[in-house]
Amino acid sequence: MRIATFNAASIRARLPRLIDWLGENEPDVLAIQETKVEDDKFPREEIEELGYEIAIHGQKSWNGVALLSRRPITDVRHGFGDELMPNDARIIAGTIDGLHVINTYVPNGSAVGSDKFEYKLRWLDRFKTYLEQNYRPDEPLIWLGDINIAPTSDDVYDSKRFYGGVGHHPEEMERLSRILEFGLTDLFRVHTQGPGHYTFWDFTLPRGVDRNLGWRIDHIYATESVAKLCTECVVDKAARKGEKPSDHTFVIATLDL
DNA sequence: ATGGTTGAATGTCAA
Repeated sequence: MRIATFNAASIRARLPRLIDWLGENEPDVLAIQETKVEDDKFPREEIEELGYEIAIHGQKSWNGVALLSRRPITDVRHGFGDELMPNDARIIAGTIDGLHVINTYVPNGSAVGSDKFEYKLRWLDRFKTYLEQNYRPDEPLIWLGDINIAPTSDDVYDSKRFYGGVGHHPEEMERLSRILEFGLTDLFRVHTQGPGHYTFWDFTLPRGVDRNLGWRIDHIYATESVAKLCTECVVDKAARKGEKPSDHTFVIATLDL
């Protein structure tokens, strides 16, 4: 099984490129974030024609997540399942061939000290509880998506400059590491060490992709039973280039499953 | 140098 994650920065703006990528790569599962569309306006048919089943959790203008799968998706869950944070579409989860898949768009946080940053920290705390309430570490489980945290100095192009800022703040790193105590392994780091491997490059930096001024903030985590079956985990940097790309690109994990 | 780009929506916010 190959399972991938992609922040589309609008599913409608990215649809032609997404269709091409799906045709060329044929992943079994794709988790999409920032679809930025209400459910009744989601381009369902174009994707279903490629043989994918779709589960979506969207809203107007912002956020929005989707799961695409060539195999049936069962036990679909939207959001945290309570009314604590009801107004943003950031989580969709389902079960595919016995594998629990949780796709999240973690809040960006805007700026350290802002209300949005406090919300990001609370959201990460709530997500830890969500995991514990709904899943067990001895189950096959993947958590993937736009995590919006570069967790180590190797995960951003200028760690000294950005350390303490949003996306590379010790409070974010601490909360992420507490989530991972559930029993989750960062699949990309199982196979590849060192700096320079990124998944997001800011639109506003001139030639930022060529200069590799990026961040590794899109992650694929797995419980032990799945992590030991992971034979490869790669970033498709080429998909960040060309006409009308997203500012993120795809991360793909191959599982011997 | 405190900019720059993109998308949703048509103001301006969010990233």
